[in-house]
Amino acid sequence: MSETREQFLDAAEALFADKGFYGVSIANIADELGLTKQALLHHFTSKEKLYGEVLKRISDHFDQLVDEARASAAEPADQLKRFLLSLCARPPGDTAGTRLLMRELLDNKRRADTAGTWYLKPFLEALTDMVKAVPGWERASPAEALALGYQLLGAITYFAVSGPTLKGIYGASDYEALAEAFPDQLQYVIDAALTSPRSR
Amino acid sequence: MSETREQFLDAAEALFADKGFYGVSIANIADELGLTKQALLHHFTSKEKLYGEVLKRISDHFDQLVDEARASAAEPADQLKRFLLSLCARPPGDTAGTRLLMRELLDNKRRADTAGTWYLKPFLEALTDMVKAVPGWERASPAEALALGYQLLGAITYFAVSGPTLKGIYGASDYEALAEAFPDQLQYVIDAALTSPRSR
DNA sequence: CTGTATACTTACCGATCGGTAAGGTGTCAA
DNA sequence: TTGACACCTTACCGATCGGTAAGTATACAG
Repeated sequence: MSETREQFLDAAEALFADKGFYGVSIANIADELGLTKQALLHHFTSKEKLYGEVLKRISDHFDQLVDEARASAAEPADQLKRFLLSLCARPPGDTAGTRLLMRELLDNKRRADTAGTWYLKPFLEALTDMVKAVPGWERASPAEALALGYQLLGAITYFAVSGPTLKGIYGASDYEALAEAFPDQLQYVIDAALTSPRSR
Repeated sequence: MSETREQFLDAAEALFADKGFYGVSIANIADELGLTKQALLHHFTSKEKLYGEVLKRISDHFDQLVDEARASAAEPADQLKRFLLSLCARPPGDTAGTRLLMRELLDNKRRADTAGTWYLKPFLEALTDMVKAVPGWERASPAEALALGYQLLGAITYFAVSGPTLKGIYGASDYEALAEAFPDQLQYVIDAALTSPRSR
């Protein structure tokens, strides 16, 4: 894999996450490396294909996080917990992938017709399996298991995406306190959701 | 308030929610009413101002939902629950506001410098107050209360935003089952999070 | 009949968009 | 020495962007 190619992908991921597909021009991305947009097109033939490769890289990374969580614990509940916490305990500033996936979630009604690939599908299936493996959840319907997984995933993703806004509203120091309280509070909610007796 | 003005706001809300600020041109919006973009500029002087008015209308609607939930129940826990459920029990297709706010969350690092207004602030403060009013949560720190509120809010918002993608991945009928299971599952998580003994 | 304001129109502007065409430069194999 | 390929450039294209300028049509007050 070419060095320049990789740098293009890095720059594109950061810029697409910040401003969205329409908000960034291929010239903007090329400027980041001090090159012209035609250098970019030489490596990726079109803006749409570059975007696709960025998405692929992110979804691969998510799959890898799932694998790591699965290998790190024996108990299904622990696996799920570790995975979810690994999502929000990422090094600060590493929210680009999460933010970009959120944008994709909002935009892909447009892209679905053309691209036709659902990058999140294997990831969501793994999430559902993890929930259904938790004691007390074996007999939940796929819809119920996915609903719970999606709610926990949403809680994390929504917060990860809100960084700049929350910092703007509450100030940097209050946000710091919130970011610190968040994982503990999340762990508490996960435990409560997984261990409370199901009402059905 | 002019009739045409209102129609412009409706069309703009729907289109901005679908494609984002950069993804929609003022000509697109005007086309929706069979008018030219200069008719739009006559009412709103600039694209940025139109966008601001759309945001304002949505945040007003959210504030109204909070008020309704507060008036509809005596118990703080019930108020919170009713409010959160009213968010996800909206008539289908009414997710435009939610989706647009999600986009704003992603974009307003850019807009914050210019606009300077935090439409979500009063709404988040109301949310925090509701959590802190729940028995057992009075002594939680603001950060802890907000963290919980934000997690529940995120669970709902994330799902509301994912409609098209989930429909694409699982098909319309499976998605229907998921959308039906979601509120019950959410209620279960809310109850679990609010009533379980806090661990501190 | 005569302003004056509202609600729109057509015409046009410079800037920027994604993408094509063609050419230059370096490296490396035959 | 000669191709062939990878990598990158300048030059250019038609389309579209947000916004300005200058009207036109209607209604209504004096």
